[in-house]
Amino acid sequence: MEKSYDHLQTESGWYRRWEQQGLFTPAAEPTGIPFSIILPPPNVTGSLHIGHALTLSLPDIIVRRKMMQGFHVLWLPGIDHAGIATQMMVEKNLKKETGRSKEDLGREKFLELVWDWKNSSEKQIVGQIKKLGLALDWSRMKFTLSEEMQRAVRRVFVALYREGKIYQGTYMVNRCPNCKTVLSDLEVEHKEIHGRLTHIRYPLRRDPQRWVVVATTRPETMLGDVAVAVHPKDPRYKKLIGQELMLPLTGRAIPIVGDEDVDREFGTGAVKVTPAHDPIDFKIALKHRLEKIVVIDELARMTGPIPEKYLGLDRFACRQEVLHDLRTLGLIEKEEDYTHNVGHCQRCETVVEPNISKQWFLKTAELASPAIQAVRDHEIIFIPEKWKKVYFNWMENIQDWCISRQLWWGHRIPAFYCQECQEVIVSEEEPGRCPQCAGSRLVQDDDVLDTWFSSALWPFTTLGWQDDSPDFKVFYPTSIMITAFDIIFFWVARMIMMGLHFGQAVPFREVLINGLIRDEKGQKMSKTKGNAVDPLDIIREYGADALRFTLAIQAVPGMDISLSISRVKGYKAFANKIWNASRYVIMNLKGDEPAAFSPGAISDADKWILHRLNAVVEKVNGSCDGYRLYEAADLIYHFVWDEYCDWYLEFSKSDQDSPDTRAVLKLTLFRILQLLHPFMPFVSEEIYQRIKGEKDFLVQTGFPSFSRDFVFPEAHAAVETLKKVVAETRKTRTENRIEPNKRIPVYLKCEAPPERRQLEKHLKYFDFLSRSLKTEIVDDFAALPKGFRGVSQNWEILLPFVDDQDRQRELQRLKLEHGKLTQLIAQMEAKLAGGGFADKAPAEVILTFKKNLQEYIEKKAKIGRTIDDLT
RNA sequence: GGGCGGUUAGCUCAGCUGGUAGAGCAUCGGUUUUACACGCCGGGUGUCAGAGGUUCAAGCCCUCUACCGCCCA
Repeated sequence: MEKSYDHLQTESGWYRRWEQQGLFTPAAEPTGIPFSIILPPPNVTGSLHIGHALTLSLPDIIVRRKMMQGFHVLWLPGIDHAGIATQMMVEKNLKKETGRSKEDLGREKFLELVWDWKNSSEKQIVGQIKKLGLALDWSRMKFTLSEEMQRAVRRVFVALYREGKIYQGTYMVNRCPNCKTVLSDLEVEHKEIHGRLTHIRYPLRRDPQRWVVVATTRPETMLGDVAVAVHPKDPRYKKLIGQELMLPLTGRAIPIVGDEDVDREFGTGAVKVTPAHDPIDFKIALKHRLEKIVVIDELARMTGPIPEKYLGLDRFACRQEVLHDLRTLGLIEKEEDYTHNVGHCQRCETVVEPNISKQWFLKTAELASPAIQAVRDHEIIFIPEKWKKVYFNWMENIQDWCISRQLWWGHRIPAFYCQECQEVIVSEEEPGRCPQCAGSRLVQDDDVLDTWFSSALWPFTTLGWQDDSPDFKVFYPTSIMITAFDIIFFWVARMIMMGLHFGQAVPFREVLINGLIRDEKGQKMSKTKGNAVDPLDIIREYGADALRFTLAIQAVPGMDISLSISRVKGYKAFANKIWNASRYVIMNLKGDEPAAFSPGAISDADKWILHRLNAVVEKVNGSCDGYRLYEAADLIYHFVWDEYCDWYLEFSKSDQDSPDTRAVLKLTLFRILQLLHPFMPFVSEEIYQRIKGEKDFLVQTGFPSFSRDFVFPEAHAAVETLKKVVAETRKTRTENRIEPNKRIPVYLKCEAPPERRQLEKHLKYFDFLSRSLKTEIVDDFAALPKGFRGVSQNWEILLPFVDDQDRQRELQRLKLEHGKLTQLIAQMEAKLAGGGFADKAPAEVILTFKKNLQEYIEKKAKIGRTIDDLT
C-alpha cells in the first residue's frame, strides 16, 4: 500500500464497478422490507452546486446503511426540466451565439435546442452525482418531461379538470415582464426596496383650486386610475365621497369612493385606485363596479387610453416622465423616502407586474385539507418537528395555484379550443373533432404547466403509477423525503396533496429538512445569482469522501451550513488516517489469524477495543435511526482516531505475535469500514478489497450491530486505568522537558489495590507507551531517589532527577499546582457549605461532587508531601 | 405586520431530558518513536450577545433588549 492515501485514484474506479454489478438495483425478488427514496430531481439548468451535494449525500448515507442492513432498497434518480430557468438559459445562449430570438426559430426548432441543452446538462449532472458516489438505481432514471411523465401529467390534469379542481379564469396574477410569463405566488420574492412615496394633487372637478392628495410609490400607474378611495368614516374626506376629481395628465374625471378597507394611516388616507395593476385595488374596483383600465402591457410597456407621449414607454421610464410632467404642473405636494416590499421574480429578479389575464388555476382548498390532516395524524413526520408549523401555516392559508405559464418548455396544457364553436375540450389525447360541433379546427392551448405541477406528482409517477406498475405497489409510499426547507411548499406540500389524491396514500412517511449551504455572505447559493460553488472542485482537491463526511458532520437538521474548507481538509486527513491504520493492520497480517476467536481467550487490550467498538456501534445505530447523522459521523471519527489508532494500534505493537490480536485488529478494522461506508464509500471500499471476505463489495457485508459477545467491562476498566497512568506519565515527562526519546525508569505508587493489579497485568504496554526503561510499582517512594512527580486519581508517579536543577524546576511546578488546587477546593467547599446545595440537590449529584472534592483534597495533600520531601 | 432561527475558543460549528464547557482548523512547545509530518506527544485559549428572573445549580428554562439571518403576508 502507498504511504499516503490517493483519493483521486481510489475515487475514479469504484463507481463503475458498483454500477456494473447492479449493486444499487433492487433484486427482482424482494429480499427484505422495502425502503425507497425518490431523489429530489435537480434542474437541468446546468450543473449541481454544493447545496445539491448536501441534499443528495444525506439520503445516500441513509440509503447505503439500509442496503447494508438488508432492506429492499430503491434510491431512484431523476432530473427536472425546470421550465422557466431552462428556457431562459437556452434563450440567452441562442441570443449570444446567433443573435436570434426563440420567436425567430419557432416553437418546434427552439424546443429541439432545449432538448439538446437538457441532454448535455443531464450528462453533466449524472457525472457529478456519480462522482459523489450516490447509490442510485440508474436503470430507473426518470425525467419530468419524458413521454412517460407527460402521459401521467395529462392524466392528472384531465382528472382534476373533470373534478372541477382545475379551472380557467381571468384574475389578477403576477407577471414577469422579463421571463414573459405569469408566475405563482410562490415564485415571487418580496424584497425591501428603498423607494419614494410621491404625494400627488388630484384637483376637484367642481373646484380646481382644491384638491385631494394621494400618495403612491408607482406614479406611472396613475394613468390607469379609475377612482380615489377614502375611508367612509375619515373626517378629512367623508364629505367628499361622491364628488369627482380630475385625473391629472389624462383629463379624465374619476369618482371619490368610500371603502372600509382603506388604511387611514397610509400616506394621506386617500388612495388612488388602479384596478388593472394592483391586487388590492382590483378588489375595491369589483366592489364598486369600477372599470379596469389597462395601462401597462405584458412586457411592462405603457399602453391603453393614455396620452400618446407615454405610449410604448417602459414602466420605469414612464414613471420619470409622469413625475416630470406633474412637477411642471405644480401637482406634486411632496416626495419622501419610503421603504416598502416589492415583488420580484424569483428567477430573474425583475420587479413583478400585477396583471389581469386569463389563466389556468388549481383549486387547492379541498386538496389541502387531507394533506393537513395527514401531518396532524402523524402519517407524515417532519424532522425537525418545528417545520410542521411552517407547513400548517402555509397550507391553512393556501391560495389557488396559477398553473399556466407562457413558456414553450414544459408540459403543454391538454386543452383544445374549437375554432368553430369556441368549445374548450380538455383531453388526454388530441380530440380530433369537437364533441360539441364536430368541427375539426382545434387548436391546443399554447401554454405549458408550471414545472412544479409535474414535480408534485414525482413520488408516484416515477414509480409508474400511471401504468399500475409493480414498483408502485412495492415502493409507494416512499420512506422519506430529504430536502431543504426552501422547498417545503414547492415540493413537499404539493407532493402530499397530490400523493394523497392520486396515490391514495401519503407520498412519504418522513420529511427530513436540512439547512441550506450558504456562501460567506450568508446568502443562498443559486445558479442565477452566480455565487454557486462547484462540488467537483472540492471533490478534486479533497475527495468526495471528505466532502460527504464534512457535509454529514456539519448537517444538524434544520440548521444552515457555512461550508468550511478547513473542515473538509480535516476530514481528508481523516481518510488518510484510516488508510494508514489499515496499512499498518494489513502489513502485520500473516494469514494465520483465526476466523473465529474465543472471546474469553483474547487479551485485555483486544477486549477493550471490542468493548468500545460495541458501544460505538450501538450509539451510531441510535444516531442514524434518529437521523442524527452528524452525531454518527462524529462518533465514528473519534472512535477511529482517538481509540482505535491512538491506543489500540499502539497496544497491538506489543502483541504482534498473537494471532488473536491480529484477528481482532482485522475484525475491528472491518467493522470500522462498515460503519464508515455510508459516509465515505470510496476509501472504505478500497480498503475492504484488501481484507475482503466472502462478499465482493462492502455494501453487501451488512452494517454492524450491538453484540452481547463483546461486552467486557473488567478488561475495559483495566485498560482505562492503563491509559490514565500512561497519560499522566507522558504529561509529567513533557512538563519537565525530559527528552521524548529517552527511556527512563518509572516508579509508581497506587492507593487502590484493584487498579494496581490492573496495571501490573499490563506493564508491557505501559513501558512501550510511556518510554519506560523499567517500571516498578512500589508501596513507598521514601527509599527511592528524588524525582519529578505526577499525580492522578489513585496514582503517584516518580521520574528520578538527573541533577539538582531538575529538583528546583519540579518544586516550582508543584507549588503552582498546589496553589491552583487550594483555590479550587475552597470554591467547592463553599458551594457545599452554603446556598442549600447539600440540602436540595439529588443524592447522586452530591455524592459525585463530594467524591471529586475528596480527590482534589487528596491530590493536594500528596503534592504537599512531595513539596516537603523535595525542599 | 405575523412567525422562525442564530449570537459558545482566533475561524467554522457541536453541546441529548438544567449538574462548574467541546470538535475541526488555526496557534504555542516538543518530536524525522519502525501505519501515518494529511503524523505523534503535550499545552494555552472562553464574564457561553446583554440585562433581569426561576433554581441549591442555567450555555441549556422564563421575560426583556441588541445585532444578524430567514420565511409568510
